[in-house]
Amino acid sequence: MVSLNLLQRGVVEIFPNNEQENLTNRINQSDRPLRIKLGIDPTRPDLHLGHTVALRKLRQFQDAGHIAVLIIGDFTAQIGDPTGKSEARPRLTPDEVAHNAQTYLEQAKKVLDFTSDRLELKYNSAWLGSLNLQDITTLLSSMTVGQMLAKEGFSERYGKGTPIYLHEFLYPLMQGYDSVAIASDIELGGTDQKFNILVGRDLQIKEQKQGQLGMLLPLLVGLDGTQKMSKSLDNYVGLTEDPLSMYSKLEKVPDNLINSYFELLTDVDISSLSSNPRENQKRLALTIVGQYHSSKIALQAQQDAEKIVLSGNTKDLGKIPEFAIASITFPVPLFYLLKVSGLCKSNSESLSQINNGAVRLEGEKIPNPEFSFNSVEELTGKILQVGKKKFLRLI
RNA sequence: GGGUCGAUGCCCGAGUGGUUAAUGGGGGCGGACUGUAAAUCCGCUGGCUACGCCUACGUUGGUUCAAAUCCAUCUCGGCCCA
Repeated sequence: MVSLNLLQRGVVEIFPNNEQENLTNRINQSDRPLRIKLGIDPTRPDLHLGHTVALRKLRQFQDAGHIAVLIIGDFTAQIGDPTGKSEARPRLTPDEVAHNAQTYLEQAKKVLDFTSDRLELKYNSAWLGSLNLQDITTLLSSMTVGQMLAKEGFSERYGKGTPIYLHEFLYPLMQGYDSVAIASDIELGGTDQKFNILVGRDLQIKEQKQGQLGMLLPLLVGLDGTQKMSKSLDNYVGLTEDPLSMYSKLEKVPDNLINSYFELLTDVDISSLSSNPRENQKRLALTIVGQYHSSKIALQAQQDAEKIVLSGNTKDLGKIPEFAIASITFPVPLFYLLKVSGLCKSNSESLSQINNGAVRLEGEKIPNPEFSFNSVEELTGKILQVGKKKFLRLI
């Protein structure tokens, strides 16, 4: 059985937290498993470690005997959560949403327990899609413009003169209505979700039900060390990434993030950490890659990463991404090869990387922008590399 | 609905008829250094199988030898009034 201690690991805030209402009471006074809500909007197809903070917490509740209610926000995704956004989000089509939802679930399986009966999967279009104008008016009348504008993000945008569209006001209410629809006892979310979760609690109470507790988790800071992890900022580690790139990213997380990564992304006892940051980075990378692949694969990734970076030796690597050069017509200029292989985004980028001395074949620097290859034999089996992080085996 | 201001490259932001992919900052990428990090220094940062060509300053059209810069139209937005 999971202890209350573990359930509180990494948690920033639980509200309310007073004599009458708090987590301990809620758990102890209930004669049934609690319903723990987590909503995810399938706005992008991939999950990253940032998403796993809440998912892992949800899993801990599952392991403690409670019921995870995972809400796929297929309806809300089409509105776009304005939280933390400096501008309105582009709206997604139903097809995109359906596709994203599918891949989300695949990935959520890596964290949540999908095999027990302690998981309920819900799509919020099931109830939100059938609200009529009257229902919506009732929802809207539960909040004032002042309350809405007090929400961070809105006030900021309003002050800065960036447009706020009316439908964005609907978002917190819809998320709140989800809580009513599934009768949640506790809702999990990032610290930026406080407002939305409170709306849910209010709506539940208005419906004469007990209001949910909110459990706020930190927003995982991304690899840049400052902004929250997100795909659009490209400071993320994706759940489906290959072991080597996962390892390479994690072994160099900024020093100031090491502890929080351990706390939020692993079960490692924080007091067992070394005083040497470099050691901790490696342990972190090893642990997390191990969680999502296997400890054996993680070790292999570690060895490969060390070979590449320390010795520049790209020989005898384990699995690294490959690129088939069969379809290329020779002679082929180096810059063109870099582009079609995906190592560089454009020919122009290729050229500047070559000029910068970033391009290597089998560890040999090629600084000549006009360099070209005459035959397949020159390339087959070799490793082409741009910078320290991007490399491909040519086959 | 009326008035007024505005729309520039990933972001912010100069530029107000004439070498030019377009000052500067941020971010990103790369190199050196290092702990594979941070800090620092240096370089790159529209696209194209490319010593040339193409596309770019919200849209469309116009004036001009010449426009991101002038005029008109439209679209979108901020603010004020109703």
